[in-house]
Amino acid sequence: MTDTPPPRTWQAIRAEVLARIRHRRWPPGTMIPNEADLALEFGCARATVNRALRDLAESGVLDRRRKAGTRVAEAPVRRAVLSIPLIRDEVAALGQPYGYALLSRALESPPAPVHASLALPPDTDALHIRALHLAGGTPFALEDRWINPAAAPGALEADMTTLSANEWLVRHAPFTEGRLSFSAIAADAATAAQLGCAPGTALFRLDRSTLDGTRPVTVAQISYRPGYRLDMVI
Amino acid sequence: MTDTPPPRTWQAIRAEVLARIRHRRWPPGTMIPNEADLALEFGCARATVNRALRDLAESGVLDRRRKAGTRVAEAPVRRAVLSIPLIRDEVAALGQPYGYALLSRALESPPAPVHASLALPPDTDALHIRALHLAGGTPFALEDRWINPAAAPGALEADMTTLSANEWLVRHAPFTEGRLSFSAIAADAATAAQLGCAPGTALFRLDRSTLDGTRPVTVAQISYRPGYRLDMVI
DNA sequence: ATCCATAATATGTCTATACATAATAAACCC
DNA sequence: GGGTTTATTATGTATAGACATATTATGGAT
Repeated sequence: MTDTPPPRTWQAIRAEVLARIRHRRWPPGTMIPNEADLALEFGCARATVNRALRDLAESGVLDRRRKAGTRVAEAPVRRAVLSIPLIRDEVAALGQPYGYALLSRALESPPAPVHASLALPPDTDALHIRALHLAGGTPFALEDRWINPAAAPGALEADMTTLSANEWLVRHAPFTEGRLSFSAIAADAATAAQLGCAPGTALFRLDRSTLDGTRPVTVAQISYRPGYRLDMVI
Repeated sequence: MTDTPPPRTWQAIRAEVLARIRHRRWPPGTMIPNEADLALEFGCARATVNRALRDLAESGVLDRRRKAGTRVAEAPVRRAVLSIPLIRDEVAALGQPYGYALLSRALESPPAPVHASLALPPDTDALHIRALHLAGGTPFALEDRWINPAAAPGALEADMTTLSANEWLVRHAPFTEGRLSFSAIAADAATAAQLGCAPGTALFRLDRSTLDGTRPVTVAQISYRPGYRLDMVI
């Protein structure tokens, strides 16, 4: 019986707590012992228990409130983490050569919804960029982007014929927050022509907007080729 | 000059580091000072700096490697966190009454791909459930689910006419991991009929599979009504 | 009984110190 | 020089102790 002493790392404690939840020793809704007691039981410092429980709370397995204590989440609103890669990397991950083609680039008056979401002053133009991302020579995604020139200094002068606008922005325009919205749309005639599919084909669409503080920097609409899937791991 | 001393909380330090990155004092690719030096500069303990930098690394802003140090991520592979609520909660968030209708429920032989992804023994049946989620009386999402009975004890006996299979599983079947996959599909005739839309309509689809350890528990295909959007915040 | 101040309590965080671990740089040998 | 061993270094983590903070429970006054 060479019983190796149980490792008292925070990961080990997290695993142990998770096991007790899974095995229904602590069913959903249960209050679990407080940190001090658990530290005593596991023979470690309270900070170590805290680290483990905090991690589980972040992933939605536990609910924690000061003074109230820690309980196993009733309906585990699981949180999935999505890494949003550059399309270049996404294509590379498929093992295909990446290509980029600038379709159009103009400083022009945006449609009302775009004007509003960029919070532009009245009668102000924005930089409109349309581009095609290619995987192994075939269309992968169509990007339709509007950039607020005031929020992205240098964008008007930047050469975007070889580098995608997204990559340029990532490197040159600071941004703090953003919103993503996924949906399914039917391909309109123009999009279908660019992506080489029939009009009406169901396409996966990503609408993305990014802010620098409170100032909108850019909004983009990305239509992926038919069959595209976005994968996440819980 | 009642200058309030700068708070030396880890959040404050995270904010300060983030500001330096945004203001290009530490541009992408830069190595930033090590924890000990930053702790000295900010006048706090190294553990506090560690907490702040770890948090930024988790959100993809920093790259950290032992001995190598900490650098500002070149291409900020931003990580977005998606909370996956129960459909019931999703509908409730829209301010509409939730409804649930079980369409069919049978122990039957699954198609080959489902059989494979549930890792069933040869010639084994699985529990097949089809159900409609309603928002304010109109169809919201169509769920097509297969459950591995061996991995979800009690599922065969459970009454799923009032409670959705997903909710039953969440409460009764332990699971540890899962995969999510989002895509856009054209509605087939059966789905269109249930959702009350025209065949061929572009629909947002979620494919979900959950495991208990390494054992597959269930796979589900959820087709949302036309116009559905999934929002995330970076 | 109701309302309000106060005490009690569990989590949240900071500090200082120590050791572990991974990865690089330097020293070394052949 | 090429390859291997040995420091060195920055992050990763554990610990004990302390105080902060948010909430709940309690007790008292009205």
